Amino acid sequence: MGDTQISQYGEVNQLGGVFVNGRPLPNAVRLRIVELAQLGIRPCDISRQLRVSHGCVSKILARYHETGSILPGAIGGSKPRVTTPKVVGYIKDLKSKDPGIFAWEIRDRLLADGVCDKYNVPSVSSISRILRNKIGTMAHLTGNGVVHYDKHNHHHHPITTSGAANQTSSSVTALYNPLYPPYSTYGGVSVGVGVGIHHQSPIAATSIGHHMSPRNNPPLSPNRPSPAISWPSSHSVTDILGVGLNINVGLGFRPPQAPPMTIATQSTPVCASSEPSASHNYNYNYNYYMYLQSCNSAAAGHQHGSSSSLMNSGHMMTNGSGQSIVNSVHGITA
DNA sequence: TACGTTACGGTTGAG
DNA sequence: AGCTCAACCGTAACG
Repeated sequence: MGDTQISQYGEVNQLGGVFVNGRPLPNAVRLRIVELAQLGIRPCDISRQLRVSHGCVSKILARYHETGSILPGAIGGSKPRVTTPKVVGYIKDLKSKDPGIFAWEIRDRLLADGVCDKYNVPSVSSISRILRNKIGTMAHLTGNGVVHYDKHNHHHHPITTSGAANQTSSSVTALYNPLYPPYSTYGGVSVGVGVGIHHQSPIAATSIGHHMSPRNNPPLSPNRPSPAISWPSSHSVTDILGVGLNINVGLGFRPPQAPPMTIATQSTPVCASSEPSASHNYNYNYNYYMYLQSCNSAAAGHQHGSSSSLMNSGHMMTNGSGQSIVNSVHGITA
């Protein structure tokens, strides 16, 4: 890690920013990166101002331009199994009807019969293994070898933040670096949905990606050229947002007494209402501040200052009952 | 100087 | 309960 310093609260990068190795930046910081980019600020200036490595800024902006989401991908877990009970049952059925059938023929049948698609069809070796190990142990199957299978269980992360949401807050807190609140409540914003649809089949991923594409969720004004195409300004962040920039406000973070602020209301991001009086406060490590704030927001559990269109629009998903998954998450944690 | 890319050491969570 | 492993993370460094 080179020059980074390891501390109880995380590590410090070359720019002086605090980060926790292996963990995503808080959503508030991610949001701010996109916000600043939309203001025409160059990635290099965003990197310096927010003290986030330019590689990270580049990655977050690229992802945002691609998907329309600022959210990190879902971490951990395993791929959904392709050899679902339904598939195994179908294989058994084929094998029972034609004991001499080859594994590759079974594979073709799975595709031809629509049991699987090209993205989730088991490999020939998997089918062979099923024939070897599983067939004969499927006594619970119905006559046609097909058991009830909830396709939604394919998603091993039905909700991106299931890990945090399903654990007690105490256990999460115990496992988490103090700077990183439970993931689902970074910056006080529920991020139960978003890019973090985990390990989806390519079809599902494509579908989700399309849903979240910038076309569905235009990140930029039609009149504003995409910053991905041209960075219109060489001004520094300070030039544009003003000296003594109050990053606490502009980032969607707000002081406890401040009114909610969304991107739509941030046409004048410079706000001195809560600007620290001491000069050294201006140099206060911004990321560290945000981490602490995120932590506080998580504890409070009801701060929505960062809830902007960047966070929510185009990403809202509902479960089968039409209820917001975000609300569902809150329901779990409430 | 700006920035896209990638090796690296790390975390996570379903199986 | 603990392990595995493949996903993800951000940083640092390279070009």
